[in-house]
Amino acid sequence: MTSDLTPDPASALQHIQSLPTWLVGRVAARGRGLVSDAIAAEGLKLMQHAVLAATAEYGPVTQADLSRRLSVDPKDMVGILNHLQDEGLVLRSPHPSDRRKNAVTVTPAGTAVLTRCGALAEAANAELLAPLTPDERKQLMALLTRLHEVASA
Amino acid sequence: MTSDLTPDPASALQHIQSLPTWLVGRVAARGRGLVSDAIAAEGLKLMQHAVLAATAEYGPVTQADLSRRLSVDPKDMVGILNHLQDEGLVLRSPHPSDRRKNAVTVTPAGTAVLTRCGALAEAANAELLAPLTPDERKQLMALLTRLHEVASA
DNA sequence: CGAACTCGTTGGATATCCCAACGATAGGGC
DNA sequence: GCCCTATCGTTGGGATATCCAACGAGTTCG
Repeated sequence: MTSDLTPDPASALQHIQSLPTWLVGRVAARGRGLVSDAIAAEGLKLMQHAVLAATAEYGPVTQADLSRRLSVDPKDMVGILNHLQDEGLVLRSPHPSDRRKNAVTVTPAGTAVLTRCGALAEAANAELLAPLTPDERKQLMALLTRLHEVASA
Repeated sequence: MTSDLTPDPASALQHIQSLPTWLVGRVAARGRGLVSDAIAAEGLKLMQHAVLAATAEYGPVTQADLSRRLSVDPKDMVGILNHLQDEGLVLRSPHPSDRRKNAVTVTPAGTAVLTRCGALAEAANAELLAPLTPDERKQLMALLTRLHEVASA
């Protein structure tokens, strides 16, 4: 067993690869790829899907809200919504009480796409967690949720 | 409780944000930021640090080996090694038995930087896992390790 | 020897992130 | 009422990360 107090440069990679940040990064990359491939069947990118889903859940939403909730740059949100609107999946309407804002809503076509994507995304997630038992999946989700909540508090 | 069999588009975001891929992605993003900020004090980017560490551990390595081990595109590896070599942290020598390959080694300066970065990276990882008890950290690492091993098998 | 492969390298495409500005609008304090 | 600050959507520019395709040089194997 090597010393933990004075890092040994010769085993630095083993260090890194056993580090939580590295592991979670690799797992996240794989999950990203799985979901990305899955919903590509519906012609959507990852963030486009997330934005569409967020719009569906929160009814009429402003773009700034979407940006904050999904941690997406407002600049990029413009492009994402432009694409979704061009595809006829969402609609930008003037906000009734605040003329600065846009009220983004989902179209029936968007809902349909989202329904199909939901199944695909869940399949991808199931594939990611395939090596774990149902109990272990709950544990993992609980742990990740706590890390995420603290970070976004 | 909503149905899990027929995805409900109206709660799709809650869906997404409670999905493993999303969760692990957010946690990974935070961890990435923490480590990135930490080792920025030594003037290294994330992947530069990883490559430096891998080079230190595996002695003389070829670039293709580094790319495979760290899941980095060979194209990006060129740039990373160029930077590290310009900084005098690694050395590219001709491979003795295969003239296509480069034998990459760490310089004493690289070892010194790596030693300091190791401590910084560990501090960043500790911060990421701060909300968890030591037992929970072990659980998380064990679960992530299994997901990662299966993926790279 | 020739075919298939690997290696390092270059080029290009795309996505994400960050910073800064702008006109239009809203809200609070005077 | 009027100003001051802040927010919203949008545009612009740039830095960075990731991925795919190709190429010449070199290796390996039939």
